[in-house]
Amino acid sequence: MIDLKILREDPERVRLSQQVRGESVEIVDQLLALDEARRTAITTFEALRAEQNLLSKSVGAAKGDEKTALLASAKELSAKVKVADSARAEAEVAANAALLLIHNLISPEAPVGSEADFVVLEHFGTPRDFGIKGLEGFEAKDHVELGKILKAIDTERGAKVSGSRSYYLTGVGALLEFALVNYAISSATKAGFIPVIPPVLVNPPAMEGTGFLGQAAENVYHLEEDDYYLVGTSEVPLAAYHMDEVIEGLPLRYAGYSTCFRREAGTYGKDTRGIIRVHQFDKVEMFIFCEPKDALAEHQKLLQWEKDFLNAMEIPYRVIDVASGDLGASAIRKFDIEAWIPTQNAYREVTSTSNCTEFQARRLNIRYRDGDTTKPVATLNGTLVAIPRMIVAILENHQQSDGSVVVPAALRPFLGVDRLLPA
RNA sequence: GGUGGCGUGUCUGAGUGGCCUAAAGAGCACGUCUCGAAAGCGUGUGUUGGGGAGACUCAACCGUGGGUUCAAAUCCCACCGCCACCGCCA
Repeated sequence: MIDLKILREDPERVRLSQQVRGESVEIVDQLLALDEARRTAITTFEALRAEQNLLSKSVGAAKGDEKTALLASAKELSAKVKVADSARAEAEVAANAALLLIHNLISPEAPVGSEADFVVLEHFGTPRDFGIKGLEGFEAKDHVELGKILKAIDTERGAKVSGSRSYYLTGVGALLEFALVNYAISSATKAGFIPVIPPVLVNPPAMEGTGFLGQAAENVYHLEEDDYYLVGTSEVPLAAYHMDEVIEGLPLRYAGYSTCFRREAGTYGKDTRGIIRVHQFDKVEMFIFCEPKDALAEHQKLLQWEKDFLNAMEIPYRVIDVASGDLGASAIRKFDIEAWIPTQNAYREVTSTSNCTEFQARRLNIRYRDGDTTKPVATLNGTLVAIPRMIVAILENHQQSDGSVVVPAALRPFLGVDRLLPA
């Protein structure tokens, strides 16, 4: 949630942010009115309550007729307090509900527009020249085909057992996951991250606090019988880790390894082949709690760690600055890294890093000590490696004409081989 | 899954309807003493929200949510969590 003080003092800034995001602008003025009503209701209630507290005390001290008289007026006052209290509660619920609808105040540096209006910040590496007439002299196979040749990916049996968008990683496919995870965790640990294996089954407060129920609710698996959610990213349990705490020792950097579950509602027909878009995958996610003044710098660091990973995998990629309409509720700015996928002749998102400033921390009530007060921390997240898409990128970019795949040097110590051979 | 016990501030822990403005101790901070420190002594010591330029003031918070009452940490109900034992189990 945003800072109510900013809303009161500079509502125009909030309206503008909502507008470039393509979100409701009217809600801003509704919230202003609801906030005013809320404060009035609080004042009314508290005045009555203070009166009641005094009166109650005198009832305790009084005796006889005096007590009877006091009791009568106390009873009357009690009824008034009850009414004022429920009016206050209603006003607070309404104001809070409206407050939760407003998205984080966008960075003025984020490009304005919808999904297609991203800005390319930089390119790294050069895509190989596949095709008979190209430098490589052979047509690139896609990861599904390579996965079959290597006996690394089995989407057919995945579909048999778990439906569409499911898969088995087998043999070198499974080993590749372990190697990627081990490489990711070991480099994150060297960079000062605390490795974490979080729960992937979380309760409603954790889910709501992270802002996933409003924005992306349709993509979240909900276990109705137990009222638990399956997380779509370990960002959720990592953010909620310090829920309702005043934390010390900032910045705190965590690298969470977990399975991620996504319903992928509304993506019919998109990426139906292969393992680019799946319901379940494993991911190493970086998550940072820091003082708000350090958030910008931490965001750049996250981006750098993500680039380091892609560089180590020797995969061509570009960095994009995601446009205002495609940011998600919590982020003020977001950078995606898109890896080159030869058979799609396109760059595809493999990692993403967001600066959420204090937005999530306010909802989750995570603070730090600043002098003699407490203030909400800033939170940031970034993908270190999302396994299936990284496997796709590695297989397709490092394939050879015989269907074998050269293993990037950084991964060799973790995989034990230089090359994946047809099985 | 069953039975029993427990949930109070940074911690330990008292408090079974009004004297709770939550005792006491520990911790922490500051002061005093000291060459310096410890011990001792003194003072202070939560969070959130409303009002106020501010000193300040008012309200809420004793696991969570309801209820009873003029008045609830205290009584009632539900839920959650923790501990112990039994059963089952990777």
